[in-house]
Amino acid sequence: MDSLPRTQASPGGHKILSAFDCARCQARGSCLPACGAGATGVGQLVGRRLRVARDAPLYHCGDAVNGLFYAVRYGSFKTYRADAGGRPRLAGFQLGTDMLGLDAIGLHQHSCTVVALEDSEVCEVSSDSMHGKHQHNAALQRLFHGVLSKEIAREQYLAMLLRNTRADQRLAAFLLQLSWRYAARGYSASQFRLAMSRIDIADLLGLTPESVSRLLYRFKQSGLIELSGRDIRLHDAAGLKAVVVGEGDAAPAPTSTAPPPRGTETTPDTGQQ
Amino acid sequence: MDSLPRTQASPGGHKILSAFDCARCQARGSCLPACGAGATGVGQLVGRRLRVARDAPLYHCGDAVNGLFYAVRYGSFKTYRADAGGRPRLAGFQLGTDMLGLDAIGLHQHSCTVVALEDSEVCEVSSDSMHGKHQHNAALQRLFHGVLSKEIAREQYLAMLLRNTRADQRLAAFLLQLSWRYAARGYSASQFRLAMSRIDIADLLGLTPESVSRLLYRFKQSGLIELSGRDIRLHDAAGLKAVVVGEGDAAPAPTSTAPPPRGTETTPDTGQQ
DNA sequence: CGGAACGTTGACGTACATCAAACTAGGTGG
DNA sequence: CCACCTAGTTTGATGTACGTCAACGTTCCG
Repeated sequence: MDSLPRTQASPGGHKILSAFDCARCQARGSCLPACGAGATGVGQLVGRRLRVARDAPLYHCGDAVNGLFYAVRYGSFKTYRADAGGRPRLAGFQLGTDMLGLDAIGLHQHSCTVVALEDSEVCEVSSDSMHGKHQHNAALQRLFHGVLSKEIAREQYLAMLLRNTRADQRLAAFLLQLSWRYAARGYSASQFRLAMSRIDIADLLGLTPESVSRLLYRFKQSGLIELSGRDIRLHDAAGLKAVVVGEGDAAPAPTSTAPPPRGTETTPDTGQQ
Repeated sequence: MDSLPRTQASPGGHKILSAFDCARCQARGSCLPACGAGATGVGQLVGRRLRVARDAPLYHCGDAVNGLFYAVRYGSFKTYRADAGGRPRLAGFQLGTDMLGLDAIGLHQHSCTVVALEDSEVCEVSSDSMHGKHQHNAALQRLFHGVLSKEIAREQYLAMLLRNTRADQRLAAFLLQLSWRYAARGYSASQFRLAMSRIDIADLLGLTPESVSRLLYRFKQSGLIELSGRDIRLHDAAGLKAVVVGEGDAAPAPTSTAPPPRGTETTPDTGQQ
């Protein structure tokens, strides 16, 4: 890849914490061992915890995989991936309980670079053990397959979002999805602080920071959101959803008589952007 | 979803063929049981084969899943999925040995609609049996996890492709990928017949049929391809790759002195569009 | 043979990128 | 604590890739 922010200490330069039992983790309800850590024995899956400093990479594109993937314990990450021209582009954000490295399970080296957006911690999980010593745990297998499958659906959703949609639709969808994801983790759905820069958002959505800035301003003018810096408050989730669907405030003009709104429901919380 | 081509006989209206042993399938080398059907016991996985007529759906968005997914035995399919506005959009093409329904393994109902592009046949695989009676087959588990993981990587690649790229980059990447996929299946990499319409291509790439038509014409003028109707021949794969990377014939003008081409390699055959 | 999809070609408009410049905030060193 | 500096953010002016609309040609199938 071209010029990734290979800033801090290379892979392995994280603070390594002792082994850990998922049964005692506060995120156990919404993480991999969702169906009950004790019963499934997921607790034994987690090898180590790694602490990753802000802007430091968890792993790099090209690094060896070693049969591991990761669950975000707290903090947040961004994932870079080479685009058609070989230049690195943002491929997604990962919040607490999201998984990292699922796309590399069959491979020998990572195909993307993961960088912490803030001081964060991840749990190391052995994918080898999933078809190794844990292969007889049917509940765990089912759970794991579900996690992989959901990841596929997530990526499909993102690919969907990035196609024919206008810029305002993308941004509105992004904000709503963030809101859902925070809500699913027990935080406020209507008020949060963006962990990522406008540049990162623009990169993810296939836009320029200038466009993002202008669109946020327009949303603010329309009364859909309120924001100062990276603190954001969603005032009118329904209005944002209308933007996503394609109605909404297409023109900066006020509420014109819109054609009959379409009935179909918007996409479900298919997570991780 | 809105108005999918619910044309022919509803789900279940396919011709059902008898059970089948993968060991005797000619595609066994490149399908799920790639590591040797006998050894892994994949042969027992496949329940039935279904024959699906051209334009007929294999399953619909909303249909019950029943713990099954599918491997394309011959023919080809297209996958529709609801976009942000609830309207159906093309999400991908599947050729022989590709998998269908992997994204629904954890779910109770399908989130996309699959339609045959031509008379085709699929093999039914039980995902339940993967964490059921086959859970002790470590080689098979590993293989299955690899398939799921690769699917994630594929979707990530597609999402990547559809973002900041220009229309010509997308189309060139699409053609090259088709070429790779045909080659991987033992067909000619440089000459094939498109199973899908321009409309379908446009829909997949987030373009209009008009744009696709104009771009194909431009590629033809540049000597990159040769085409009549749906028959296409790739003359200059390197030239197409240059287009993908961002150099190539940006202007319809002939070979102008281009700035030094970038060194990085293009994306690997990460398959299924 | 007729009709309906599909495909091509042209003229035109617009959403968003690009370029450029000013403003703001966070971090660092004096 | 303030000066400074860089990275991030905002705002404006301008250009262009690609969508839209419209008309015509072509293929395919009943």
